[in-house]
Amino acid sequence: MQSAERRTTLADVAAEAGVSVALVSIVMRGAPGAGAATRERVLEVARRLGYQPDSRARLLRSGRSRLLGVVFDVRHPFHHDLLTGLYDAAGKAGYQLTLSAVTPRRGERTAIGDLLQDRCEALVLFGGQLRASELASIAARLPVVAMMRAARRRDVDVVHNDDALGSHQAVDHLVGLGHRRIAHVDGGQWHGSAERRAGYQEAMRRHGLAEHIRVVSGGAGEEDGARAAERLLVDPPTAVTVFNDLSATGLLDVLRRHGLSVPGDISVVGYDDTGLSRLAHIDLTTVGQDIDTMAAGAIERAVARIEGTPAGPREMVVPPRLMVRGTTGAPRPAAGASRQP
Amino acid sequence: MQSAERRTTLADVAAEAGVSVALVSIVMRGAPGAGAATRERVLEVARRLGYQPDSRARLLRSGRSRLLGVVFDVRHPFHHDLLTGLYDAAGKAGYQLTLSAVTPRRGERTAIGDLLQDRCEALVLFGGQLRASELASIAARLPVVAMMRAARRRDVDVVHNDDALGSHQAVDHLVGLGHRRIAHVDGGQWHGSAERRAGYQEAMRRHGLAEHIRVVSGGAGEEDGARAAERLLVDPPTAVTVFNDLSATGLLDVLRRHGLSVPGDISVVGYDDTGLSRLAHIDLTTVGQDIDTMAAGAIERAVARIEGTPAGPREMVVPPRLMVRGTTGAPRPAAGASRQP
DNA sequence: CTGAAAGCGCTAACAA
DNA sequence: TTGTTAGCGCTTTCAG
Repeated sequence: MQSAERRTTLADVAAEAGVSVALVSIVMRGAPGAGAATRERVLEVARRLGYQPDSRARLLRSGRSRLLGVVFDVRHPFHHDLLTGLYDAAGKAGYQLTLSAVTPRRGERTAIGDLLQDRCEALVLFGGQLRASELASIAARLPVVAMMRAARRRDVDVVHNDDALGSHQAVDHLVGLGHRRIAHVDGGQWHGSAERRAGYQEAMRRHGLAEHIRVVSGGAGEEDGARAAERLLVDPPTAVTVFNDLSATGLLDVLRRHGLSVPGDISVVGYDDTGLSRLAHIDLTTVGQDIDTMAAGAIERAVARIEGTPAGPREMVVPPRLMVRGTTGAPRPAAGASRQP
Repeated sequence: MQSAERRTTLADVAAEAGVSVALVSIVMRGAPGAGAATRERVLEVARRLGYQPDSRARLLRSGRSRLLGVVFDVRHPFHHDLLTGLYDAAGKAGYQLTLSAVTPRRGERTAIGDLLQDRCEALVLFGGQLRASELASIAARLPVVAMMRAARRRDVDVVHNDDALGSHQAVDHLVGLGHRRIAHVDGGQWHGSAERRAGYQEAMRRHGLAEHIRVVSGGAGEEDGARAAERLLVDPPTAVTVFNDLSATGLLDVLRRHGLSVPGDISVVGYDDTGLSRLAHIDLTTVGQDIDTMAAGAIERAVARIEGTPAGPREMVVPPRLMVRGTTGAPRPAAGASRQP
């Protein structure tokens, strides 16, 4: 199989079928304007010759690419689920996706550069660390939708989870179970951390538990949760809400190693509903982001900008949903204490 | 920002810089044949106008795309690591990657179809369920490299882990620790399961432990490992090698719930060295696949086929490497025996 | 060193 | 219903 074999083109099919290339083009893309018999014959020839349309030539000519560029990070557990939803939504809207990955050795800038060269009509960015000014200069050239990113700018659409609401749900659940001394392990500098922390504090105040507010600094990793647990152990609360699932598993581990039972002695709530939280022996109660809605929202925003239709609000906030599993339960009746609200 | 703003093209840059498009083309791709001064000026203008080359037009004209299509599955934990290595290797070989994802609602055929339209020069397929005949018909049109797939065919290059060797490493490690009664939980119908099982059996025989061979049927999921553990508990061996990490965690969980200590009472070895196995509270000894070597190998095979260079062997088998962590240790001296540690 | 001209494979007007 | 004619933005001879 030498590469000498030129690929079959429209012209080849046209010649073989004895018609013009224009007609074959019409038939190939199912456009109206071709006789049933001819159509049939052309299709047959195309199949026989193994004709494959050349998307580049096609897009080049038709001016538009109907391509949506997506930048995702191979390391992020979330991004893959998001891709699933994005493909669905894009397909429905009549757009195609082209993917560009960020890896430990391939930066966001490179990933975006590739997409720009592919003449995408809009960009969907997951997470990412780009400076606001860079984002702005890209957004000046084509619509950009940022998902799960802090960018609260006027030149970029933002689709993200309602982090504050998620924390509310977690706290409400714990309070409903009877907890009062509820701590929070935050996510440090990570996107969403500030919102989740604030949400926790607000919910605590709303329940009249301001005096029990206790924030321990953490991070996004397992070790961050473990470290936070050590600090919590000095005076354990009856429940903890944690920035994310991974950190929560680190915390769980340390808690158990120190002989605390979960949820007997202490309840734990994670965030994100990752596969990890669903593992039987972790079985973590967690706040799940509505990934499909977020994906659909992102595509809808992108398409709206491309087609210049509505230009609705720049920000789309999607409500999360609490997934109650095995790490939360009623607190043990406090020894000796009898404060009943 | 209306879409009326046409993108800047080579011609725009040429006009602005007062030179011909051909010259700009030369400068833009760093080809020889332009004066230093002109080059400088053209580059400056291009930057000022925000010129971005159009990869489609470029590739269309130059005949070749230098594009490698990659089909991966968003659900597979492995595939993302593989992508990292693939980007590196492809870049070094002067090729670009275009990604096409398989999702729960987007099949492999669709994913491949997109890539074919993009005029990739070769395909790299991760896993996948395509029938051999389909694979063959695709391979008839362009070089195909299959990774981690059973395809042992003459029309497709195959790059995969040496599963048998991995099992050998696991068993050797355990025997070295003093284990004799070593069981194996297999992966059912999954790719690699048969090889890993056979490798286990062979290694056991090699160590003169044929009488202790014990295979329990399992699968790739956590619940498969859990189920296997239940069966193993009837008469626990001192060590188990498991098809993959996920299954191993399910097994670990059940073992511990039944009061067995790991590695005190029983040692466990997983397979794949996924992120899961590295979590502090799982800390699973496991057989790691050499992902970077596999990725580099896949690209090297693909490029060789494209450029018609060597046409070496169709199959590339990469040795794995045992990652010793906390779930393996010396067996407890058998009751009645008198070996004191 | 630079420019003019000829397409790559396809689509979109228009004409027949 | 079908064919003709222009290009899309770029690279690539080939002259100057």
